[in-house]
Formats: sequence, C-alpha cells, structure tokens
Amino acid sequence: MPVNLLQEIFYRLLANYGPRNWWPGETTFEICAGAILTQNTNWNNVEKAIANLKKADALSLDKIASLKKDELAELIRPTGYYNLKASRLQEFIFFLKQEHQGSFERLFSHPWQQTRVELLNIKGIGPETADSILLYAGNKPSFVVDSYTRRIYSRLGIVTEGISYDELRKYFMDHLPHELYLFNEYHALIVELGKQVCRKSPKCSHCCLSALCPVYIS
DNA sequence: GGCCAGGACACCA
DNA sequence: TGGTGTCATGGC
Repeated sequence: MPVNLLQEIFYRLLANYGPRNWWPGETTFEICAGAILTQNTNWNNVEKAIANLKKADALSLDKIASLKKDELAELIRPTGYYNLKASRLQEFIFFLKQEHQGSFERLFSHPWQQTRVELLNIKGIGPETADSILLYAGNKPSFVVDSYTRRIYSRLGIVTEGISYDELRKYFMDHLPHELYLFNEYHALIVELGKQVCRKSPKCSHCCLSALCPVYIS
C-alpha cells in the first residue's frame, strides 16, 4: 500500500504516542461543550469548568439553556473568556433546539457538509470548533486543523506559515483517505506533539524542530 | 511576572 | 481579504 508523507507522519506519531482515544467526554453534548470551552484555552481549565457544570448538575441542554448568563459564566469561569463562552454555549443550544428539536441525531442526519455550514452560521462557532463537533461528536470525516497543525507542518516545510485554516484543512483532506479513525487520531496526535515538543521551543525554526521532533522526516 | 493555551469575531483600511 | 484588538483564567 503506498503511503504518502502525511500518512507516514501519522504512523510515526501513532507509534510514538499511541492511540489518544479522543474526544474526552461522556456524552455528545459534553463533547460539543468541550469544543466550545477549549477555544484558545488549556484543556486543564476546560476540565475544571466541566467539573463545575457536573457538580451543579448543569451539563444538559435544558439546564444550560435555563441558566442566567452570569450564572453559567461563573460555572465556566476557569476556561477564561467566560462571558463570551457562556453566550456561545447558549447560542449553540438555541440553534439545536430551534433547528433540530434539540436532537443531535437530527443534527447529524444530513450530509455532514451541510451540517458544517449550519454550524458555521452559529455565532461563536468557527471552523475549528465546527470541525471538532463534526468529527468527535458527530463521527463525520471532517479533518480538524489548529494552531499546532499550522506551526508543526509549516516548520516541517510542508505548508507555508501563513496558510489559511481552509487551505490547511484542504491539504490534509486532499492527501489523506477520508477515514474516521485516521482523522480522529491524527488531530489528537498533532495536539499531543504540539504540547510536548513545540512549546519547549516556541521560537524554533525548521532545523530546531527537526532536532526535537521525533517524527521529522528529512 | 511573562508567556502561552486544542479560537472567534468586530472593526478597519 | 488581511491585519489588529478584544475577550480572561490558570499552569509553568
């Protein structure tokens, strides 16, 4: 079976870190909430917020929808941007109730490309959050890219640093088989690599990464 | 005490 | 269309 560069990197990451078994979350809604809460935020802080929601018995569509915005904001305070994210969570739930009777099954019952457009029309749901919801909550083969992906693959010389989200995502979608397991693990592995390697050398260039990165291919 | 984290959006030229 | 400011807590 021919293997291209992106697949080769995937296999090396998988061998190095093992399956990540994403997304951390017990329910579809918890995954969606996590996708919103983790925007530009460390996952440890998201875990604190989710724990707060669970402790308050508030991790449900109806409960969050019924909370006052400042009450919700207080529960998710550890994630930062708590006022914004409180609005975004409630916007998402409003959309789900309004357009799909509050049913994730209905939300994901259409062609996922159509669902992606719907999600992107929700205020506060950008491309990465939409793709995370599709992939990890909806089990749809929509590849997720993030700042780690751009940083790592531009330093490897595979893409340019200024590449847009859509261009970067298209590059992966064009060069990988559209397999759910592959997309699921690949993004999770990139995040793991991003956390463990690049953060130690945030200014590192291509050569620096090549020395540090265990998956570098010359 | 500064930097960074699994972004998105409003605003402006 | 692209660049910049804003939103904000917590770990290292």
